[in-house]
Amino acid sequence: MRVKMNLMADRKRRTDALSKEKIVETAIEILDAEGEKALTFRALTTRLTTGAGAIYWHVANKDELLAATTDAVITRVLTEISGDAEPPEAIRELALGIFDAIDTHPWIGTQLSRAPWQSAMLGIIGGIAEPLHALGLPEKVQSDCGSALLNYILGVAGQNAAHARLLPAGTDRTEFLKAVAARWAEQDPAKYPFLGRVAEQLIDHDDREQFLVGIDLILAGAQTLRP
Amino acid sequence: MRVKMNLMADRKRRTDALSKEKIVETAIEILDAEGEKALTFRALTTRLTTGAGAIYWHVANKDELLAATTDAVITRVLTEISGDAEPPEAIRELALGIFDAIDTHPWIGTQLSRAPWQSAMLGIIGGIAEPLHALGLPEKVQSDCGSALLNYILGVAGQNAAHARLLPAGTDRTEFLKAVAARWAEQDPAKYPFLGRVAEQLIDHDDREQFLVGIDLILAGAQTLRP
DNA sequence: ACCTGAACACCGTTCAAGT
DNA sequence: ACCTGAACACCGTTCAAGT
Repeated sequence: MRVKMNLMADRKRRTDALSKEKIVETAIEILDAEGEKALTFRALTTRLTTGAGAIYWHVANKDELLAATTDAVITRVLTEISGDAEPPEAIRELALGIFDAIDTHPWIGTQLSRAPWQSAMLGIIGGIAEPLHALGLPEKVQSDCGSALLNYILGVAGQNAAHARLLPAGTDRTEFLKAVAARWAEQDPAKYPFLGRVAEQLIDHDDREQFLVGIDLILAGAQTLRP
Repeated sequence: MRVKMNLMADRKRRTDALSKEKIVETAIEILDAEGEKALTFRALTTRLTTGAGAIYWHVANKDELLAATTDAVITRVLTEISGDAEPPEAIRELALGIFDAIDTHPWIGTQLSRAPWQSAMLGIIGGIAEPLHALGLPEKVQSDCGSALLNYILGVAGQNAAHARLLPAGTDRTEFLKAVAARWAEQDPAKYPFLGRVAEQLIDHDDREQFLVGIDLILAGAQTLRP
């Protein structure tokens, strides 16, 4: 099979022939470098020097392409996780892995929020369910806790993707947060009495650390329900 | 000011003159009835029997229009909440209010995940921060717990919106979930050892109830950190 | 089997022109 | 001040035609 393909490639195709993998990799490069809006079939065709139809030969449509890019990145994250960690730590490792992946590929957050039931999601669900089972909590608590963890992670993912979309590509993060806090300060303090404090917290908090605390809150809450 | 406007309206404008409110209401109707994809400027112009430019006179662009629709619905939810509930119950009421709003207007979930810092988000943040403060937890715990609650709620919101997008407009919900579970069953059990059980839970669980349990898990976790 | 690229339908947005 | 609607730029997708 592999031999036959190589023969064909040698005879009349350029060695860098198109493939789904190559298309997906190029799509990831565009998404990382220029953002979600920049990924168009025209951008792909020029980068790959082909026609639109060539891409459609390997990929059904844009949704499938986006799902494939997300799968590729998430699969990488999941395989990089050691897997020899103890149950509660394993969940933290998984969550942090996804968090960091979204930090470097913010568009994943949009994808995960948009297309559930894609195979990337299966890996995440499995990565949560397995160590959760090892904790020996009642079945119902396992289910509720797993659902909470998944939704929380997806929520953070979506928000981080939204932030990246708003940042004019290379703006200073704290600069941006200060601008947000300033806009909040203009709001009616009577209407939103606690906005001032929240704005302060917004500026000097560690996203990654707070993300982990959220995971721990949910896990601690689940321990509360242990009979 | 109001008198002057009425005079103008009486003289030479039809009584159903265009306004931002009218545009927003029509947009909400389209979104509710036909889904996110159906909301185009062309659909709006035919429904409102005007030209595209007329809409752009009242609304800067599509993003602003979508933000305005979300604001309108969320504001309604927030004002409908009694507000005389005790701290932990107040948070549950707010969360359930948002959950139900997304159930009837699924597109809100997409919007909340896409455009943070819009004014709808301010109301939600305030609605969480205020009762949380009343619980008398340490400041850091308040901040972390508030962040976790917000991200969890937004995560559920985004997922529910995604589900609604996938459901072919009126499909039976359990039918759909069974289809998902069936697709999961086809996966490699060695690769995803816990998918079978998760699929079972998927079918016979109460979304709304599980959503609330998630809120309670986070709140219980926060109580754990009380000194 | 795989690729090319023109063509199609559709979208958000603009703008000169009207009232 | 507010509205009209043709026009523009751009998008995802299709498909007859090539190799």
